[in-house]
Formats: sequence, structure tokens, C-alpha cells
Amino acid sequence: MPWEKNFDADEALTKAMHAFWARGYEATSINDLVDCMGINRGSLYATFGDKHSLFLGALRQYRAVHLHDWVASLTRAHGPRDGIVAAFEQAIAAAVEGGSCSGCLLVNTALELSPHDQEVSAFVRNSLIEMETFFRDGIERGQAVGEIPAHIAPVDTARALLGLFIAMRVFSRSRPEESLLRSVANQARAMLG
Amino acid sequence: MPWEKNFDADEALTKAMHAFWARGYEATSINDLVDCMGINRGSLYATFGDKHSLFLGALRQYRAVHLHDWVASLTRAHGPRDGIVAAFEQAIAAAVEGGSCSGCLLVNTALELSPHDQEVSAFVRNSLIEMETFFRDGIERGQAVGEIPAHIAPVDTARALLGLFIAMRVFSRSRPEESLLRSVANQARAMLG
DNA sequence: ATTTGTCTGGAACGATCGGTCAAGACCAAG
DNA sequence: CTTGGTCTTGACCGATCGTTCCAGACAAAT
Repeated sequence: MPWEKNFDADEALTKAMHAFWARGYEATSINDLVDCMGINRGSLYATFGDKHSLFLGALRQYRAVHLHDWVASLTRAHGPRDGIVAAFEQAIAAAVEGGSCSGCLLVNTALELSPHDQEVSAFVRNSLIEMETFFRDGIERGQAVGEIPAHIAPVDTARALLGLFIAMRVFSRSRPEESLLRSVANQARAMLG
Repeated sequence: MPWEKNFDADEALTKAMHAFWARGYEATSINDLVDCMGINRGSLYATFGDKHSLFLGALRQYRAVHLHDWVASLTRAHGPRDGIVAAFEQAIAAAVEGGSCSGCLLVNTALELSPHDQEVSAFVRNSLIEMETFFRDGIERGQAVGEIPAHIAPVDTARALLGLFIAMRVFSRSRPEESLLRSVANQARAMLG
């Protein structure tokens, strides 16, 4: 039996993810992907299928790393209330640092593809719900340990926090000014009492 | 001397704006535009220049109608605090009604083009600042007439309201559920004391 | 060393992209 | 009616799009 792949599929997928993240789905051509992934056309199609499948793969990888692993590490490193505050602090840090991959691939995709692509839409929608759940869990656990006042409404507040968090990702790509992001994060913290 | 245009340039520009609004810049081809604007290729290029110029024209028209006129009508019809509340109510109404032009062209563009297009970026940035100013003015005038408590910080609050407003536009395209939008609007109102 | 079957690199596909151009249609001025 | 010049129409341009395919490179199994 012959020969294994001589490239790391996961590593290549990460590079594709960054390309889609930086430029969006439509503006990223197969040639761009071939160049930045460091593999050739044939291997790309054999390994990942067509462009749409590759994009879904990139989306899945983004969610695994920048949502699941990220939530896990926040939950591990901080108490409930501090975990939420730290989420906003990290968003500020990522935005002011800049780089070509500002903002959030899921939010970008929510606007570019969700209205016209059922499969992508369902994925993005579920991911946003997971983010809402992270905030709601944090609020409820914070209330249970007395870090967050009982008069805070978990569902409404979690949804508003999700909104502010998404807005930070939009600002990262359009108005990446620290003072603006700091204002938003301040109001997010104020929402937790 | 010969002949005027036999189409309404402003009307055609409105149709182009709706096309870009619904599908984004990259996904809208010149053929799409020729079809939906009801004019032919030659007239399109003669009247509006290339695709990028046409897009900037569409962006200007969007700002005039859906930002300037909109702010003016809110200011005319409501007091300072109610104007802000009405802005969120109208965003909910637009989102649940649906239609192909959900969300906000400026927000869509902030994510798709701002990071890679200086001219577009400056335009979007200025427009977002105008929206922030609308909220800040409303807060300050509301405080002057006693509708809004003095302890509310105008700048930070205006920025958070802008954030929540942008988030409503993102949700319009990805999670257009009335209860979600209602939660966000509730928290926006709560921010005004 | 030969066989085996995947992986690689690049040529090539038809379709569509953004953009141009020339020729005819058309109305107003003379 | 003739002339002058703009607008319309549709063919057309080279480039690039996403995708396919095949011949050669290659390592493991025989």
C-alpha cells in the first residue's frame, strides 16, 4: 500500500480558515487557497471536496478552536463573572493587536452567507446560540455563588451581552479604536451589576 | 442637441443598492446589476462608472435614505428618549418582516470590505460615527429635559447602544427571532435608566 | 525489482467575471 | 430634411472563476 499524504490536512485547513476569515467566502478564490494552504489543486479537491465543503470545514475548525476551546479555557481559568469580563478583554486585545484576521469568522459569515445558504445558516445560528449559552451559564452560576445580583435577568442579559460581543467583532473590522471597544466592554461589565 | 436618458438614474441606483444590500459586493455581478436595474451594460458604465464606483454610489444613497432621512424623521416624530427607543422598535419590525434586504448595508459592508478597501472603510467608519452621534445627542438632550437620569454616561452609553443596534442588524440576517430582538431592545431601553 | 495505488503538479475545461466598443436608434437644433 | 451628438444594444475582450483530469513521481507491499 502506498504512500501517505505528505502534508498535514489539519494544518492546511487552518490556513484555509485564516484566508476565509480575512477576506470572506466570495473574495477568496481557489487559487488563493492553493497558494496559502501550500498544497496543490488536486490534493485540495481530493482532501476537502469543493469550495463550499472546504468552507464548512474551515467553519467547523473555527468553532472548535475559537468557540469550544476558548469557552473551555475561560471557564477553567476564571470564575463565572470574571469569565465573561475576560471574554470582552480578550476581544479588545485581539482587535487592537490588529492583524489580517480581525473580527470573527462566524459573525462575518452570518452577514455574508447566512441569508442565502441554509447549511451555513444553521451552523452559524447554532454557534451563536452556543455563545448565548456561555453568557447565560456564566450569569446563572455567578448568581448562584453571589457574584452577580439576583435581579439580573439571565436570558435578556445574556442576549444583550452576546449583542455587545458581536458588536466588538464588527468594530474590530471597521473602527478598531481601543477607547470605543473599552466603552462597550465597560457597559457589558455594568450589565452584570 | 439630442436626447436625454430614458431611465431614472436615481431609481436605478436604488435597485443597485438593494442588490448589494441583499447579496453583498462580491456576490453581486455586473450581470445581476444589469438585470435588476433595468438598464443595459453600456448605460450602467456610462452613468455610474465601474462596479466599485457604483457600489460607493449605492452606499451614499443608503446613507442618505436609511441614516440621514431616518434620523431626521425619528428626531421630528419623537422626544429624545423615545427616538432612541423607536429606533430599536423599527429595527425589530424590519427584521421580523424579513424580505431579501434584511440587516443593514453599512454593517454588512463594514465586515466584507472595510478591512481591505480604504475608501469604503472611511465611508463606513464615518457613518457609524454618525449613528453613535445620534444616540449620544439623544441621551444628552434627554438628560437636559429630565427624561434620562443624569448618572448615565453619554459617550459610553451611546457606544453600547450603537453596539446593540448593530447586533440587531446582525441577528436580522442570522437569528431573526422576535424574542431575541426583543430581549436586546429591552436591555437597550434599560440602559437609558 | 516489480507491482500497486495514492499523491502531485500542471494543463485544460466551460462558464462567468468586470469592462470595452462599434454600430444603430433616436431626438433636438439648424 | 439634414445634421450632430448622446443613448442603447449586444457582441466581444482578456482574465479569472471553480472544477476536472491525466501523466508522472513516489513509497509500501510482494
